[in-house]
Order: sequence, then structure tokens, then C-alpha cells
Amino acid sequence: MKIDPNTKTDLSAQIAKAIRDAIVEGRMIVDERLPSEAELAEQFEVSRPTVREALKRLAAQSLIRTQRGAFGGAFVKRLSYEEAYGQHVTTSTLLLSMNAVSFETACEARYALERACAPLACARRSADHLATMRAEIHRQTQPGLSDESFCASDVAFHRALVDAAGNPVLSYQLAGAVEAMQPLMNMITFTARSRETIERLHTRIADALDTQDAAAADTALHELEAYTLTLGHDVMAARARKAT
Amino acid sequence: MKIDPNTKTDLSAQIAKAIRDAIVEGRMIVDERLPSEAELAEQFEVSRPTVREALKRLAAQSLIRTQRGAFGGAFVKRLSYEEAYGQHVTTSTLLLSMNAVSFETACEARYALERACAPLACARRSADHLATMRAEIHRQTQPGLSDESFCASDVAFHRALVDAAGNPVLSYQLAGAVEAMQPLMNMITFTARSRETIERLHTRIADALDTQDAAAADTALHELEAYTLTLGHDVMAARARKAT
DNA sequence: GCCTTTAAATTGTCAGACATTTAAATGTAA
DNA sequence: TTACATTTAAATGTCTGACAATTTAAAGGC
Repeated sequence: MKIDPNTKTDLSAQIAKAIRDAIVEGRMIVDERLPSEAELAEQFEVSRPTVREALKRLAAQSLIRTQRGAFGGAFVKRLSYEEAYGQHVTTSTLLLSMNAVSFETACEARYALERACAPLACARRSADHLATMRAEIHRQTQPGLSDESFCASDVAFHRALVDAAGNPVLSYQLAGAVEAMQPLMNMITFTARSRETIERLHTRIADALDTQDAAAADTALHELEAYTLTLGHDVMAARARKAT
Repeated sequence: MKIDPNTKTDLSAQIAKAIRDAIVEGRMIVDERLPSEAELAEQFEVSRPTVREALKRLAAQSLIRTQRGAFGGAFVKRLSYEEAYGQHVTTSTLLLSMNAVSFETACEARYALERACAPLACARRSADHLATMRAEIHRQTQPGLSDESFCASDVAFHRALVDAAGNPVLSYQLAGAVEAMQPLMNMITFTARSRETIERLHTRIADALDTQDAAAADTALHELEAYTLTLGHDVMAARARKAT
């Protein structure tokens, strides 16, 4: 491990990259201990604060964990689904909010991904998943539910649908799309009437999973996408009217 | 902004979280300038190195960028698709390699997601996308191509398929799944015979997009998934034999 | 043999200093 | 007045040295 002396980029960024590459390329394995900060400083010929900044960068990406005390230090960390999931949601949310992604684009992506899960979910759904979906549907019919709570329940319902596919990689990938959409969905004011329509479609989806009818699930998801789009357009139109 | 004095977690992690929350919740907008390191140190009542470690954590997540010189400082950064994509690929790759995800699970997720794009890709594919796909197919027929190069071309082909759907959110989400699979795919030794089969299936997919036949694309992707699975199983079986 | 104490190693934090970079402000000349 | 060169101030980047907090292993006492 050697670092370049005088480029444009930060030394801490270079050091972080060197270590990150070692981990990603498998030259360092999970739970392997990195040299101490003092040793790294010596190896890279920089000071300890610089090494520390590099290590914090890696810690922010959940690539290492640190432990204090004798025989402590920095260790290569096993990336868990939970952490990867959290990072993915954060990144996706920011990406949508900072880049003016249209409601249509986000909606289309979300439902395309959910339809990808539907056949697998029909084949593998457990009683547990079905119960979760029914419970969320029931919650959505409660009067006096705030728009935010309704959206949260909606996310929970769709997460159950995704998880029912029984593929953790799929769950991880899709969680970002579904959860990152929530702020966009929260813009919508759900009238009693639209809630009823959504609840009916949710019920059809749950029924399709129950009877393992992939085609019916696909159709219901298409209709739900179309209905969500019209709701979104109504909100936009209402805002445009108010603006004039 | 105030920070807790004596919890278990690092001060720099707490500070990073406070600022990250401010960004994610929209209390700070893109290109807004953060207070200087000295000012942040004063506000949070910590030293400047601690603040710097916090800022490096945020920089590692592409949430801020820093600029030296007068009127420089840390600014909220607009998260680009490219950066989000890079982070997503890194995270996904590590998640797969560190958690012993089975070849079957990864394969299933990948093709389920690609099938989700297929109908959109059929509707919207441009001449450019088709040309890219044909070019990669041609490359895959070159004799003497290494397994690694063949895999890289395969990834390029599938990326073109995903991009053809014309939905950046979808491209971003799927890139992680497709690209993170590459190390797993690189394990496979592609015989001349298997390359020929894959090329035939790729051609069918390209043809389906060309004629905008979504059903044909779906079928071809299903067959390609099944064939990839058998190739993977052959490799596993060969290894098992060698191990005895 | 078990418990307590001690010592050592390592990260977490701080203070202060200097180097480097950048843009605005200022000054100067055409 | 405008264009260009110089100065200056603000900010990050880096270093040195130190001390605090934490944790484990080893030493020592019973």
C-alpha cells in the first residue's frame, strides 16, 4: 500500500479508496483487522488525523467497524441487508428529491418492479405475508386516518408484496424504489372515495396472491398504477389552478 | 443544532447524522453552504477535527462537496445518477459477496428485474439502443474472447436492454442488480457451445425489441435465465467433483 | 485455582499551528 | 473607464503533540 504524494484530491480520499478497493476486490476479508491508525499513518506516510478521516469515510459506507481498547482497531465489516437497505433508501430518496424526477417516471418504475415480483410472490407467499397484507388493507379503511398514515400503510402493504417473493436480493433492490416514492406519494390528498378505490385494488392483489393467480395480480397492479397516476395528475392540476 | 454530550456513539457520527437529517428532510437545499468548520465546531461544541470527521462521512455518501479558498466551504451536493449508481453497485456487490447469496437467488432477482423492463423497452427502444445490443452480440461471437471480456460484454448488452426502457429510475435501480452479478458470472467458464446458445438468445431478445414483441422478449429472457442457471449448476457440480 | 489489579494498546478527542487554495478587493497602468 | 496584476482574507487540508476513555491480556495476590 503506497499513496501518491501530490495530486489534486484529498489524501484521506485516496487512502479511503485504496482500502475500499482492497475490500471490494476481496484482498481483505470480513472481520479481518486493519493495521492500527498509527501503522496506517506510517505506511501511507501521512498523519494520524488524515488516516482517521479516511477511516470515517469507510465507516460511513458501512465497510468497516471500529472497536476501542487493546486489540481493538478497525475491522472489515460484513454488510448486512438492513444496512445496505438503509443506505439504498437514503440514496434513492435524495436522488428523487434532488433531480426533479417526474411523478410519472417514478410511478412507472415502481410498478414495473412490483410486477416483476408478482409471479414469484404468487408462487411462494406465506400465510404470514398474506396476513400482513390483509391487516394493512384493514388499517387503510379506518376513518380518520391521516394521509401520512395512509401512505405508510400503503408502503407496508407493498413491502409485504415484495417480501412475499421470498428473494432477499429482490427485496433489497425494490425497497429503495418503493420507500423512496413515499415523499412523492405523501403529496397526494387521499379522499374517502380514492381510498375506497385503492382498498378495492389492494384486496384484488391480496386475493390474487391468495389464489396464486399471477395474471390477476399483474392486471390489478396495472390498474393500480393507472389509478395512482390519475390521482397524481389531479393534484398537479389542482395546484396549477391555484397558482393562477 | 445541538448535540448530546455523553452517549456511546462517536461525536462525529452524531454530528454527521444531524446534518444528514437536515439534508434528507429538506431543511437544507442543494448548493446551500454549510457553516465553516470553525463555526460548526462552535455550534456543536466540539473541536474542528471532530467536525472534519463528520464532514468526511457525509462526503463519502456524496451528500456534500467541499471547496477550498475564500468563500469556499462545504455545500450540499446534488446527487447525480452517476454517483448514486456507483454507490449502488458497490453496495450491491459487497452485499452479494459477503452474504453468501446463492447463484439461484441472484439469478432469479436479476432476470425478474430485467423482465420488468422488457415491455417498456419494446415500446421505447431507440435505434441507438438496438445498435448497441447488436454490437455487443457481435463482440460475443469473436473467437479468443476471454471469459471476463465475454461477461463484460454481457453486462453491456443487458445494460442497453435496461436503458432502452427509457426510465432513469429503473436504470439506476437495475444497474446494481445486473452489475453486481458480474463477479458471480465470472466464475462461469463459457465454452464455445454455451456462448453460441447465449448469443442465439441475445439475438432473439434484440429481435423482439426490434419488432416490439414484448411477449417474445419475455419468453427469451425466461429461457436465458433457465440456461444461465444450468450453466451455474454445471460449474458447481464440477467443483464438487474436484473437491472429492 | 480464582479473583483483583495493573499495564499496555488502541481509538476518541482536543488545542494550536502552518500550508495551500481561492476569490474578492485593491491598486495600477493603458 | 477598463483591463490586468497584486494583495489580502477566509476557508479547507495537513501536521504535531497531547490527553482521555476503553478494553483486553497479563501479572499478582489470596
